[in-house]
Amino acid sequence: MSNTGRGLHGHVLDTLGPEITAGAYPPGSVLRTDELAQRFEVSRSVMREAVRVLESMHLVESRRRVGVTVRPACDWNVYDPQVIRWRLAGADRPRQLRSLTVLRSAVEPVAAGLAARNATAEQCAELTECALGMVANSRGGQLEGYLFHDVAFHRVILTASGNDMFARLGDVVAEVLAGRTHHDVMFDDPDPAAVTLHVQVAEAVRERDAARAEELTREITVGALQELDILAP
Amino acid sequence: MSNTGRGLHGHVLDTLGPEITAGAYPPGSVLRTDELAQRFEVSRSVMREAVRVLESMHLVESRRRVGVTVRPACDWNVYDPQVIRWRLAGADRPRQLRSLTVLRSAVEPVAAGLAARNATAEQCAELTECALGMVANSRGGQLEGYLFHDVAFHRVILTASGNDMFARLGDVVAEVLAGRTHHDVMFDDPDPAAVTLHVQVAEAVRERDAARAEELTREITVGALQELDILAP
DNA sequence: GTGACGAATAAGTCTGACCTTTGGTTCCGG
DNA sequence: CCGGAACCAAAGGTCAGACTTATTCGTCAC
Repeated sequence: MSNTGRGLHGHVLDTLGPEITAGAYPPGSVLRTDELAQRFEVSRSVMREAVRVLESMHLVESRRRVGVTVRPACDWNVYDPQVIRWRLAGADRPRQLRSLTVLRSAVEPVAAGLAARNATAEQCAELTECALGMVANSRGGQLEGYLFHDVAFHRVILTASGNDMFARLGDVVAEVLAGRTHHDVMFDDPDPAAVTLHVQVAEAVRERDAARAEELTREITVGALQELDILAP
Repeated sequence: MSNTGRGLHGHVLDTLGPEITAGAYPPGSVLRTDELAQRFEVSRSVMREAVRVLESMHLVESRRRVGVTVRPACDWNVYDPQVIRWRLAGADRPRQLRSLTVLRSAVEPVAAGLAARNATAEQCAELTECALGMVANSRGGQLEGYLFHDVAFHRVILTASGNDMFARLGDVVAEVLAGRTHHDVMFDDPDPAAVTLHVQVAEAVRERDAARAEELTREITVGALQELDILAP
């Protein structure tokens, strides 16, 4: 499951990253490279590489004569997929999930509108196929099948928008949807209204109706937010 | 100006990062760590740290017996502020600026709506102050002063939204606004309509009028998009 | 043709040495 | 008692070299 798993420094990150994002070390805490190297039983070279990566994520700052200081959460590169994964694995998972869903509610409607203008015929077909897949898996507790098509659907929308920045949020949406299905209490079958909305979005995009695609997608994300409100305070 | 400038590995990144994001090496190209170390006249350790950072940005992938292979642009972590800066410095700057402005047009209105609900009294005051600063610098070619207050204004909005993900886009907006002022042809004085809109947004937030704040901000971002359309095809 | 074996290769890892910066401490003089 | 200059030690930064390991590619036998 660990994505970083490549090499020893990846193993270090898999442990240290989640610890930091979970707030195990208050901002300003200092970690010594040597001590970390001992703790993880790796050489300083490997430890240094790990620190460099954490530094590039703005999770820590390395200064001479001081050590590796943990930065406050407001400095973190929270759009780094790795950081997102670490934070979602941590304690304040609900809060994080909410932040991400709000982001979705801002981005996806606009992306859908753009997709209605820019989607290729092939992308329209994919979209329809995904929507149909969602319908087919919407009853009888086929959660995994539903999730698969749901993720694919939103990925296509974001990619078809033709915007680099939107397209790259596909992974984020995937994490959010997967989290909702796997961790949170999800009703045995998805909301039928949501399924219908997805089908209608696919229609709207196919018919190049940008305004309708945008509005329908807004309804989907509003629904997702309400679902969170029901589950979490 | 180089943000990475810390240490030798930072210097390597300052050169190699822009090269890769500029597309100097086609996707799939292989770079050898040893050769790179020779080219930059650094030790392998330093070069390895630089590669690890590039790897964490998904710009390259390091595999045994193969080398460091450059990944296609669709894999890059385009939300990494460093990557954004590198791309904005490159040749397809206009295209990148447009992507970012579209992102702004999706996020900022929603953020403004949330800010109207969540902003503290202090944040409301800051907002008004920024808007007034923009007014004061809106005539007579005081572009730098205007830019300063403009950036501050949008930062406060994004922060006041209370959403982690939105707040972190402050840097992105800053880069976009700075780019518009410094590189692109900007009229000697900013659009008076835009200035007025900012003042009105500050008002709406102060009065807790979320819908109005959102709509007004939408007008601001639409204006920013149109401005891009005029300058670039 | 196809599968297995072996050699070449480039990254991965470790070690130990030395350099550089910098925060703290001490000591002197005002 | 306070302030600044000189000093020292701690921690990261850099380097060179040796060794390990995984992976690809070529070869050879079947």
